[in-house]
Amino acid sequence: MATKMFSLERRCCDDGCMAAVAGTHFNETEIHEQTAALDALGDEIRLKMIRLLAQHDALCVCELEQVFEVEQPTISHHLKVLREAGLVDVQRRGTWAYYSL
Amino acid sequence: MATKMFSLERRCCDDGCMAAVAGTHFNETEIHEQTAALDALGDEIRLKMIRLLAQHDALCVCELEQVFEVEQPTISHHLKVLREAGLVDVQRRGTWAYYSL
DNA sequence: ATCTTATATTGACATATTTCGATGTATATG
DNA sequence: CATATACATCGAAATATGTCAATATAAGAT
Repeated sequence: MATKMFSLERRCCDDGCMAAVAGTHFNETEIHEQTAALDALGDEIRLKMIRLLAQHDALCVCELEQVFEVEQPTISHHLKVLREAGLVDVQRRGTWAYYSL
Repeated sequence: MATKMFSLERRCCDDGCMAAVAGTHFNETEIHEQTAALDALGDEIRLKMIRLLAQHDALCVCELEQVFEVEQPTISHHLKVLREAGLVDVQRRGTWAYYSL
C-alpha cells in the first residue's frame, strides 16, 4: 500500500484525526467572564466609552451623553452592560452618577 | 454666595461640564477594526476556537466539529466571523480547510 | 411641598445574530 | 464516469440586541 500525501488514506474524522483535540476542556467560568467582557467591548459606543474613561478618571452620564448621538436611555443601557461585565464602576454623588474604570 | 460641595451651583451639562469631553475625537477606522475583533471574540464558541488554535498550530474544520455540540454549518459560520475579523487564516489542502491564528 | 434635574427602568419595535436543514461546490476515490 | 467526503452557502426560524419614548426614581432647589 503506497504512502499518500497528507495522510489521505483515512477519513478526516477517524480516531486519528480526533487525537489533536481529544480531551480538550475549558474553564467554563473563566470563558463566561471573558466572553462577557469581550462582548461588552465589541460595540462601537461602549468601546469609545471605555476609551473616554481611560482618559478621564471619572465621567458622569450627562457628559457621556454629549459625546454620542443617542438618547439618554441608550447611554444608560450601555453603561449597564459595561457594569455587568465588570468593566466599570459607578459612584453616586447627589443626582450625578460618576463612572470610572 | 457660599461655596457648595462638588460644584453643585450649576446644572450638569452647562458649558463647564462639557469641558471634560469637548473635542473628543476617535479614529473611526481603528474603532471599527477593534470592535469587529472584540465582537468576534465575545462569543463562547469563537473564543474557545481561538484558544484551541492557540494550542494547536492548525486545525481542520472537522476537528473543531468534534469539540462543539453544534452542527457543521454553525462551525463554518463562526469560522467565517473569525476570518472576517482578521483573527484566523485558512489554508486549503485537498478537501480539508486548515485554520490557524 | 412643589418643581426641576440626573439617571434608571420599562415596553415596544427594528435589526442583528445564532442555529439548523437543505443544498451547492470542490476534491478525491473506485 | 459515479460516488463519497469536507466544507461553504442559502433560507428560515428563534432568540438577542440596540434604540427610543414614556415613565419611574431620587435628590436638589425654591
